[in-house]
Formats: sequence, structure tokens, C-alpha cells
Amino acid sequence: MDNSATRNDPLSPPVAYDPTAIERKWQRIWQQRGTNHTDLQRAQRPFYALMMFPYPSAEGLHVGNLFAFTGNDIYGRFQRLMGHNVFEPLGYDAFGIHSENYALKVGVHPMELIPRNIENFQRQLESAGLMVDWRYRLATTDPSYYKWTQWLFLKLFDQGLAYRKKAAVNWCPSCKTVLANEQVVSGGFCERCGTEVEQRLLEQWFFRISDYAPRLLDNLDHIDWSETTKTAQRNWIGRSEGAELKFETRKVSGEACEIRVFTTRPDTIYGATYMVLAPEHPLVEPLTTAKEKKKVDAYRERTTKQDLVARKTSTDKTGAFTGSYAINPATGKEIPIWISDYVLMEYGTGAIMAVPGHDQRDFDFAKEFDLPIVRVVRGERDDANTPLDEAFAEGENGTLVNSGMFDGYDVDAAKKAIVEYLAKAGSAKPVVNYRLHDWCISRQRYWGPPIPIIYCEDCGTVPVPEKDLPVLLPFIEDFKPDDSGVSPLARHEEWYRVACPKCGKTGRRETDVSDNFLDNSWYFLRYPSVGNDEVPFEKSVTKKWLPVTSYIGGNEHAVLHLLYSRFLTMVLHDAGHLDFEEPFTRFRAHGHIIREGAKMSKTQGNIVNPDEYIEKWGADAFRTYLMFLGPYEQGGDFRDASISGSRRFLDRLFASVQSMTADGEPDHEVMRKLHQTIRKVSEDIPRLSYNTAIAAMMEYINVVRRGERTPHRDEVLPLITLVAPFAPHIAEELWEQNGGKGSIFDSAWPTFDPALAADDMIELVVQVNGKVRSRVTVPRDIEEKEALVAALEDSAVAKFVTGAPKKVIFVPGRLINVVV
RNA sequence: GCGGAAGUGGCGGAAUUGGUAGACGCGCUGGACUUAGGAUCCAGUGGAGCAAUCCGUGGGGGUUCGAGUCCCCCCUUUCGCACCA
Repeated sequence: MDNSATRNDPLSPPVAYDPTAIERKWQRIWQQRGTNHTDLQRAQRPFYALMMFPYPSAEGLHVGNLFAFTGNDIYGRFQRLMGHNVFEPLGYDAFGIHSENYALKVGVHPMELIPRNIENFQRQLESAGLMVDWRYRLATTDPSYYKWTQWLFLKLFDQGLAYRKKAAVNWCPSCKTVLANEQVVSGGFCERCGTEVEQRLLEQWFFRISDYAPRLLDNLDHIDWSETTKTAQRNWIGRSEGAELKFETRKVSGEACEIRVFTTRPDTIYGATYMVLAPEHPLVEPLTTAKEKKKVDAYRERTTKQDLVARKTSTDKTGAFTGSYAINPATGKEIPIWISDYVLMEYGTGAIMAVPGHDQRDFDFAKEFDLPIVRVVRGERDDANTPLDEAFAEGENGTLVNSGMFDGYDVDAAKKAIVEYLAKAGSAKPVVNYRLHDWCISRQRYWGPPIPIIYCEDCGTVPVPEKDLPVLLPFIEDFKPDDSGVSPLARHEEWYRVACPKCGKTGRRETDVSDNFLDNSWYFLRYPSVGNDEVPFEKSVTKKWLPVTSYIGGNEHAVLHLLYSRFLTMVLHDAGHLDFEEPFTRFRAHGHIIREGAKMSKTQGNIVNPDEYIEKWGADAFRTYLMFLGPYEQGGDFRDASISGSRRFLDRLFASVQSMTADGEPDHEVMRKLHQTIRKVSEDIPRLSYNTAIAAMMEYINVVRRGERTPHRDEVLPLITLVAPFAPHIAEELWEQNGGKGSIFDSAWPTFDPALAADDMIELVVQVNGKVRSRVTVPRDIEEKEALVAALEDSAVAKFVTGAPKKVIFVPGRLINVVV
């Protein structure tokens, strides 16, 4: 469709911008010519532009997906125009509870439903005009993919990083499966369905991510990530420095033993007036005296039954006395040992020394059970004699009192001195503790990769040999989970009965599947090697393309996907499979879009369906609008009424190209503005400041068309390239109309001439006493003396200046401020 | 409670290092062209005032020739985490 003939014919009506036809045309051409294909082998300047892949829900592509992908696509297209070989793959995160729950709801088997959803997604994504090389598309549900997910599990198992243990785990009674800590949100609700989570004691598979806590934390200082994401990871890893102290117990019943506690405040040990163990602490049993047994057992019974939410939201203190006492190693005094659910088994050692004078929780507990409260730190203006009505907790810059030989020490010095002193007796050592727990990866569900383990009566836990991978997920009709604590696969003996790979005796497969977050914690390694069934990631192509150059995604994955990916990359690095240990060199978190000031939700019926908008406005206008509605890293407010602005911009661009002339010379001032625009857009795209880049281009087109002038070719053509990352179809069309060869994306990004972009004459702001009084037009490089003369000549300024100025402040090129 | 982000016209949002507050877009007002236009184009658009001018970036102080921007104290919204010793 060559418009050049009609364009020059004054009798035919102007050709209008028809996005539907143009977009269809170019999507077809891209496919035919392989425009979006990247030659992974021969690429000279590899640039891996990764976006977080979607799970293919039945509802179809969400506008949030498109917002995320478009932002990445613009960055990728820009980098290609800058001369990089950009690889922009996309795939489907199709395993997991979300997909499975939906399948259950609509009564369609996921093996049927998922391919259907993927097909729909594929259609939607292709209509959005993304520069994706679909030859490297993957789906985590594909056996050729999850074979390697299982391989990954085996690697961790080999290294002793995957282990099985009976533990109190988070159980979602609605999803009927365990959840990782990261999937329990708002203090005790299932991330997926919002149901209150229960605690259950079950045998589960874990990955030792906590071993990597120090490295996961330290490396954050060296990677180029959004600060918000790094902060979230730092908080989640939760490093705290302190000491582990040992308390001997007095023999009450049975043998004496010692209780280890973790504290960040060893300086307050003289104020430790009692101890508390978590109800499930193993020492509770031996320490409980016959007299107290009934009460203790009742309390333990109560706390295990209690759901997490009640336990975590209430700050009321409950507990029971064990009947035993421990010796405070500093004071030598006997202190009672209690149990309470405010002490968590999962953190530290599951036991604390309680210092009610300086910890609010201990204070509340002491008040409840009438335990002694001793002040051992005083503040600067504080005599430490007045009784406390709350714990004196912010005592970090306090001084020790009632602490024997340490009286008068400041808190920091005391922390060190007391640990050193107690260490001599072997009852203290400095310790660093992390909040990060091991990652529970087994799920009692159907829709995931089976964990490749076989249990044998003689050989025990046996990994499935690599050559037998993948362990295929069988098709079963009754995939609905139940409350039994085991996967639906456990109902299928024909599947789980297998020969032990070691001895050949009949064994039993592990029937749990792995967490969905394991599927997606390594997919970026797979893309460049898609199609290779011999290895998970081929060596040379991995070396060339990884780590990922640029990753853009949602911050909701800050402590899930993004942390797990880093962990697994480190593990693979340590095992010699990768030569880097951080997967994503650069990560930027994008914002989220709301609609008309409200959250988008199905129940509110305000979901934006991309199909309708693309059909009505065109993908280019839709993309441009999504990027224009707010700063990309902050998200923004989607308003239907505003899309017309983006469409008008493209209309005007299209019209300008149709009406432009090659005759004569371009206007000097317009060309100056053009170079300023090139500079602005070139600076804004790398900062992901897409909204201001678009604003600059809009401003420019207004200048080009001002007063219905006929624009010159030289004024307009470079703008087509500037627009190309945002609106690729119209850019290709206009490029072709003007004799461009091949794809515009194989051409070069325009450069700007700094000399031309600089204005000769500027508007110098004139202030009197800091208030703007006037503006004078002066040469850009005017000196202070001349500027002052020009300023004082201005009548609006002269009015305010009587006599000689006291002081003059001159900012070259900007303003002059006369102080009188 | 802890941690993060943010409070700017009617609305979405601009504003390198402190230096013209409100770019750009939506909406609105007026006009042009039109049989008509929800199309297109032009002009205007923070508030008050005829005007000179004054007031304006959540509130209150401060630093400075000059503060949306820096400092102190509050208030609000929002998102994470949450009895982490």
C-alpha cells in the first residue's frame, strides 16, 4: 500500500490514518520477514531484554500485563535502534494453583484448558505489537521444560540443599496445600485465595535458601536494581546482629540442661528476670514439672489449634509456667521458665531471655503474670527510679545501671563487653541471625511438576536418575485436592508404584509436586536454549546472553520470584553450571495502573480488556497512552477519556507526513526544537521516563504544525524514528512510505547536534528580592554586567529598584536576581 | 509498631544540581470551517482583581538573595512486613 501517488494528487482526499489496516499489515510482514528474530549465535552486541512472563489465565491478557510488556518492549526496541542485538523472549508460566483452581471452577481439565488459554494469550500478545522472538517461546507445563525443573531439584538434592522434614507449615484449607512463608500475606492469609492459613505439622520438602542469606544480602549492594526492590529483599532477609547466650537450668525434674537464646540486646542481661520458650520447643517436655504438667499441656494444646491470624494479630499475652528455673549467667539468680506463643519456634533458637524493663512484649507479659521488672539501662535525663508504665526500649544511647561491674557502660560498649565476659565462661558467642526461612517447595496439588524422588523401603529416599527425566505428570480425571495432606496423585497407585532405581524393589514415587515459584525461578536461563533437549541451558549461548541485561517487572515479586531466582542462580554457579551468580544485571520495578482512581477488579467490573481498546484506538495509540498516563515506575490512572489525546498525536504525525514537502529549506527554529526533542527522548527512554518522552514529542509536533504550516521533510522524518519504540506499526508504515528500506528498527536512532540544540537567545528571568518581576530576551552567553543593564532597563523591573542594588545574583543562562 | 512510596489546577501528571510552578494530555470556554459535527483547526484556561498587583505545590516553623525541591515538627493517603527477641 503505497500512498505516494495519491498523496501528491490534489484531487484525491487526504489519506487518513487507519491503524487497523496498518497494524495488521505490519504484524504480517514482521512475521514473514522474521523482523523480530534475533540471531543468538551471531549477535555482536547482545542485549537481553526480559519481561516477567504471564500465567495464561482464562480471562485473557490483563491490561497490567500489557503495561508491563509495553514498557519493556519500548526499552528493547530503543536498544535495537541504538545498535544492539536485542533478544526479547516471552513464554507462559502455566503451572500452579491459579490455573488449577480456575480449571476446577469451570470443570475443564487443565491439560485441556491451558493450551486453549495460551492460544488466546498468543493472539492478544501478537496484536499488541511486541518485538518478541516467538521462536523461543516456552511454557513451564511443557515436559521439555519441566524436565529441567526436575533436574534442578536433583541438583539441589545432590548438594544437600533439598531436604525433607516434618515441620509446622502453612496450610491453606481452601487451596488444600501448604504454602511458602512468602505466600502467606497480611499476617496469615493465603496469597492466592485470601483464606486464613492454618498451621499443620507435615512432612515437606525444603530448599536451604537460608544458607545463602548472607550472600543474598551482600550482593544487593552490587546490582543495579530499583532501590524499592532491594529494600524489600533486605527487610525480608532480615539480618540482625546479636549474641547467643546459654542459660543453665536448675534441676527440678530429671536432668539439668541448657537453654540457648538469641538476643540483640546482651547488654540487658542483668535485667533478664525470666525466660520464655516457644510452646513447641523440644525442652518444654523435660522442663515441665509434674505439678505444672496439666496447665502446660493445656496451653500447648490451645496454641497448636489456634490459627495463625488470631495468634499474630493479638498482642494479649498468654502463657504457662513450666515449674522449672534457669540461672541467669550474669546475676547468678534463679529465674522462672515460662512458655508463651509470643515466642516463635521458627526464629532464633525458639527461646528468649525476657527483659521486661526494656522490651515491650516482655513488659506486657510480666505485667500479665506479675513477674519482676528490673531497670538496667537509663536514659540521659532519667533517674531510673521511677516505675515504668512501658518498657524503656529506645535505650540505645543509654547507660547501664543495676548491672554489676558493667554499671556506667554505654549500651554499645556493654553489648561487646558482656558478650566477651560471658564467652570466657562459654556461655555466650556473637551470632548473626536472619529472618529468612528455608523455602518450602512441596505442594499437595496436581498441577505442577512431580518431585523426582522415589521412596524405597531398603534404599530410603532415592533421586530419580537424570536419564529417566522427565517424570511425567499423568493425566488423571480426579485432580481435585482434598484435605488429606497429600496430593491427588497419591490416589493413583498405578502411577506412584515404581521400581526403585537402585535395587529394583517396588518403591513409591513422591506424590507432591513442586511449587510454581520453582518453575519460574529459572525460565530466563532456558529461553536462549529453547529447542535444545540435551541440556537445560547450552553453554556458549548462555555465556553470550546471560546474565539478563535488563529485567522489568512488578515489585510484588520482590521477595518471591526475584529472591528465589537469585538463590538458584547462586546454587547453579556454585555447582559449576553458570559462571555468574546474579541473574539480572539491571532490574526496574514498574508501577501499577488503577482505573479512574480505583483498583481494577472483576467484582467492580472495571477491568480494561485490551482487545476492545486496541480495536477502537489501535495498538499504537493504546501503547502510547499506557506509557503516557503516568511515570512508568509509579504506574498511573487509566482514564478512557484521555486515550483520544494519544490517538490525536498519531493522527497529527500521520497527517504531517502526508502533507510535508521536500522543497526549500527546513525552518531553523523548528530544527532547533527537533534537536532538543531528540536529546530529550534519548535521555528519557533509558530512565524509563516514557511519559515525558511522549510529552516532548507531542510538543514537537505542535511546533511542526503550528499555524497550519506545511512541514518540511527534514523536520518530520527523524520524529518517525523517535516514535517507533512507542508506536512501531505506524512508524514502519511511514518509514516505508518515505522510501525506507527494510524495517525501521534496523535503521539508526537519530543523533542530535548539541550546538544546534542550544538556543542563541534566551529568556533571562529577572527577579527583584527573589520575586520574578520580568523576563528579558538576551544572548545565551551574556555576562553579568550586560545582563544587569538589560534587566534594569526593563520598566517592570525599574519600578522595584530604587537606588543602587545591594547585591546581584547571576545564574548564567537562567536568571538574574537584584537584591535591594 | 517497623519499613517503603506519595500529597502540586476540574482531572492524569511536568519541573537535572535549590533558580520562570503547572510542560504535555484530558476536560472546559470562545472562535473558524461547516447543512451538521461528538471531526479538524485557532485562541484562552491555578485563584482573586478593571488594573497595578496579591495569593498559591497537605499544615506549621526554619535555612537562603531565592524553597514544590534542603532541615525540624505535624497531618493524610497508600503499599509491603508484622509478637523476628
